[in-house]
Amino acid sequence: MELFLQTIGSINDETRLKILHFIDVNGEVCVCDIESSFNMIQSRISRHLKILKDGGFLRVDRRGRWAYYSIRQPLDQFRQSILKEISYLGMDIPKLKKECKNG
Amino acid sequence: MELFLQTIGSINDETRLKILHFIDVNGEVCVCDIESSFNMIQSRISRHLKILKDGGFLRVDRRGRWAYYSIRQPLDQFRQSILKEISYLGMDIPKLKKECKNG
DNA sequence: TTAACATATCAATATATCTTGATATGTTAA
DNA sequence: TTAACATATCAAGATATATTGATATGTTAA
Repeated sequence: MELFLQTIGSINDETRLKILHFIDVNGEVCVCDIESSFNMIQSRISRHLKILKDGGFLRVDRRGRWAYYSIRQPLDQFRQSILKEISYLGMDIPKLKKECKNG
Repeated sequence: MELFLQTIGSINDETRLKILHFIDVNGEVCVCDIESSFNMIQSRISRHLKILKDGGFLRVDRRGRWAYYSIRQPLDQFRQSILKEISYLGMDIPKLKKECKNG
């Protein structure tokens, strides 16, 4: 039950729903891409990404000084059904901006 | 998105998960049955039932002085997949007690 | 090694949610 | 109509979660 509540809790927030859908749509992105696309401070983004990762939705791949987040593969049926439901919401998400200083 | 968050929020609580699964297992029950089975005060049960109903999982049928709660039928695919996932958790739920004063 | 950058975590405050006891509403039986 | 019961809602305090700015950690390039 602990893990279930962690999974549910991770998508019980508007900001995280948008970030999750953003990654679902755009594929692998680094933290600073999300930061500039969403125009939110880094610590806020980083915290939400950690919660989504702990909720089982995201995986992280560190390459050099960047951390790249993407939808975890393979994804179990339950989380897949959640992603599908989220995609039906037609949420407004920002366009992907690639503005990392050394990107 | 509002409705999605309401749905998710309604299952983001251990007490509600147990009540929902309890109703899923036992079928239609009245509030006082849940009250005595869970040994929780009435206002707490009533509040959680309202949240689960507003989350789209339960329906209520008032007959006389009793309110009977059951799983909403028909239930959409997404909520069905949630109920299924909850059933996999193997949660400990109390035995159904029927102790309403005039039951 | 040092400077610059990307990311994570901490501590404080703000905000939302849960629990409880009290009270209100509505139904039934006498 | 009154008493007893079932249920819903309110207000207050307790608990959990979100946001922010500051700081820490780790990588790369010079």
